[in-house]
Amino acid sequence: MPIEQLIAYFVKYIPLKDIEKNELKNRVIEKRIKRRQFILQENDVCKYYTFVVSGCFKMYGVDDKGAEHNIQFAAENDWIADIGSFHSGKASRLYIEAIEPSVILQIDQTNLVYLYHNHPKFDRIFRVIAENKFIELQNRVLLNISSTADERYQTFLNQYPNLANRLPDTQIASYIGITPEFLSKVRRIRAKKQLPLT
Amino acid sequence: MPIEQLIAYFVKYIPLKDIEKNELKNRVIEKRIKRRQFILQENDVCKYYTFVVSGCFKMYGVDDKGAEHNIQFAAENDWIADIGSFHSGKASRLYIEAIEPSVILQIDQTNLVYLYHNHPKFDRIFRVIAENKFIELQNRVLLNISSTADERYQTFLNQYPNLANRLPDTQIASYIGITPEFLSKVRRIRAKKQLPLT
DNA sequence: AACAGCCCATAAACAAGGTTAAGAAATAAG
DNA sequence: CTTATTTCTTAACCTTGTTTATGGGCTGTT
Repeated sequence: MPIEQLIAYFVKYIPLKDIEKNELKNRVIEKRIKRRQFILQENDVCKYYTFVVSGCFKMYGVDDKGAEHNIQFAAENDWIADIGSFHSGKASRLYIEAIEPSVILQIDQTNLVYLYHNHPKFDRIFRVIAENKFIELQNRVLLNISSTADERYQTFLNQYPNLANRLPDTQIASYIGITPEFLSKVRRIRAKKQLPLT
Repeated sequence: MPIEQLIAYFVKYIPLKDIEKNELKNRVIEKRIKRRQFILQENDVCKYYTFVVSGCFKMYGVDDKGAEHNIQFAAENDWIADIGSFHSGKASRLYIEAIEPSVILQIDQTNLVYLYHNHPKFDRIFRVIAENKFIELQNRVLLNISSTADERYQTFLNQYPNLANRLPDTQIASYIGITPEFLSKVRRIRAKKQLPLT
């Protein structure tokens, strides 16, 4: 059951009482999403916090030339949302698209605020989640400003081996901020160095 | 009074009761920091959340070649900490150094946890702070992976005009992930384009 | 079986950004 | 006020990454 998975996820942070579990159950909706289906498109408001039960999503922005730039992936037991749009109610500049057929749980503003006000434990849980995500992003920024494409690629492979297997290299290239062509070059150069031709 | 400034800051998020204000007062310590003084050094544990009352700090990592890479600046009414180290109790890989003579307020683990447990409102406030910082970082990541040094520099000037005036360009270069020499070139090229020689 | 649509690889020309070194201009410190 | 120390700039040369174009392989449809 998807909802059990979400509860198990929360309980890793803090134990929940039955009433809190029930409140959660009643305020979350389940959806099945096909590959390539969008759960957020540019100029729409991001109305949900989305918890990925199974499958995989990417969130990205599109530049003036039409190129996509992956800000985040989210697979099982991860959250995805344009939090800025979600809280401000303003139009998003981002897309969230399924890379695989997926099952998700979503909660909207009203219901999340209800949980915050009636069960402060959720303030705590989402504070910890936000802090952890912040730390992750901060490490990524440091990596972006201090290292080469090759280092960023290797770090991605080590840090998210699970994602690296499922994603085409072109998606990873977008995530680490280079073109797919250059990633191909990076891989070739590294292969040559370590296996200098038999 | 520094503490009044911190309270005013919190109240912008959510009103505080007198008891919450007093609890805060009793659990925060005030310090004066000289220019170039460190409040965190590599291999130390980050013991405090630091609120900047006046002055300015930078947080940065140092690479194998000894080059500094600025992850964050923090001026008046901003927070700075290596949250990862703060929560895990593990050694930090980062430095936090005063760029200007500063006045700060600090709260340690024990006291912050006390506030969280006895006054859940602080969970909420710090959740919102963490979410806002997350949004900011996410925009920065998108900028880093999708735009040129020139665009990143212009964005910095527009987004933080206050900081841009106080900081030497060399610090800004480090923040946007380029060398000071290249920033100088970027500025020159832009100047020529807009004033193509009198 | 055949077709379209990615995905991956390659290469050459080009642009963006880094390195080194050296001097000028601006700030901080004595 | 004067000396140190940063900071900013320039320029030549090198490395990293992009663009454009081409071709081959894999997957999913009909």
